[in-house]
Amino acid sequence: MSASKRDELVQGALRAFYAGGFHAIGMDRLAKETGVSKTAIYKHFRTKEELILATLRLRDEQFRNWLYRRVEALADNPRDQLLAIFDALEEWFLEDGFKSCMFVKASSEYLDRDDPIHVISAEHKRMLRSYFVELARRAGAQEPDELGKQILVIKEGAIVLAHLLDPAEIAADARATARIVIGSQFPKT
Amino acid sequence: MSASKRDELVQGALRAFYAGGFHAIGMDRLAKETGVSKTAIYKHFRTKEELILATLRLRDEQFRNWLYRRVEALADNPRDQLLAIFDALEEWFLEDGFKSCMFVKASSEYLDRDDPIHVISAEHKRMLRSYFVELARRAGAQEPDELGKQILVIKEGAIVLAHLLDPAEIAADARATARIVIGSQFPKT
DNA sequence: CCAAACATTTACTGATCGGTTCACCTTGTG
DNA sequence: CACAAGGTGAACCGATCAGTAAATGTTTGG
Repeated sequence: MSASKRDELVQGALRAFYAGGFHAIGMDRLAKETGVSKTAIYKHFRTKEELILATLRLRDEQFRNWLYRRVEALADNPRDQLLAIFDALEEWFLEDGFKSCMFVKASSEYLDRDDPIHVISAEHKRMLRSYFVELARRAGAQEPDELGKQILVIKEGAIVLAHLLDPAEIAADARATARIVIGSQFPKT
Repeated sequence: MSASKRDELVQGALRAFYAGGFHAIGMDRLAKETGVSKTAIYKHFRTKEELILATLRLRDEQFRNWLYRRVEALADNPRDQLLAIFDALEEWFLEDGFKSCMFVKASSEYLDRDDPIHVISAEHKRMLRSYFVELARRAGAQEPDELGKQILVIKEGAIVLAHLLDPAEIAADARATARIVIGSQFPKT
């Protein structure tokens, strides 16, 4: 299988798993939907779990890249960028086919804390947290560590709720929450 | 099947689904773990989905009852109770066998917005939101609707993250976030 | 032009899926 | 005692699960 064919497979698997769930999508259906034969799939991935891990790695890269770029495009200074996170999220929530966070779903199906799928999901969240903390630091927040962690909590709540309730309303709620905690880090002296 | 036997079944199914996931737990295993024969299960529930819905209804009642009582025990006025939500959550996070929110997991496996399982999960979140809004109103918040919705966002983020990262740390982050948004509703005149 | 190398389809494995059927066993009640 | 009611375990259904093997192209190199 060529490298590009492998990419197609992982990308197709990502789409299928995201839309349908990990247990719910079998390998036969995956082969049919991606156009890659089951034999070929097992040439590159020894187990379904390995394929899932590859899709999660791709998703991590995709999502963080998208978020970083989108935030940079929406605001030009760190403090506004902290708030712009939630404008970017709203765009995502309103996209066709939005179905919550891939990593929340993964850790919902693979519940054990030392399951590799769970571990990689936790790592994704830690990387986002580092990014938020760094933004808070560059913005000159009084306690960048605290602010970054608070932004992460708000962001995760927003994603989960956007999947269950009204996405636009939840995005507004999250943005309002973020605005308050960001404001609290910059006392009007 | 006696009514108590039925309760045992639903309670046992709740435990099994919570610990293992909905797709991952089959009906044979469920029969073995609950001590109720498959035949008897299908006497009371026509499909697995109906059993899942029954467990979710039980979980909704259990969880909200627990939260309401715990919050009342931890604080004696509405404003402190809003913050006490997060003390109660921390207790839950630190329990053995904590594995995130049953409804988040349910909606992670049954992704369609009009799937009955998804619908009942959304309803659970709406009821919690009503409770938070009512607490905010009784506390005399300037905008109880906004505050209640913000508390919900923080609470959902906390639960999801507590399952992935350090539960005690996440509880502290959520509590700090809540303290700020609550404080913003009571200007020091 | 032929053969080695690779990819694809098809068929298969044993296990498990949700759900049904059946023969049996234990109750409490008349 | 007889007889339902309510339960059991086990066998069974067709479908699907993750994963494998073999046969059949299709490409490539000498």
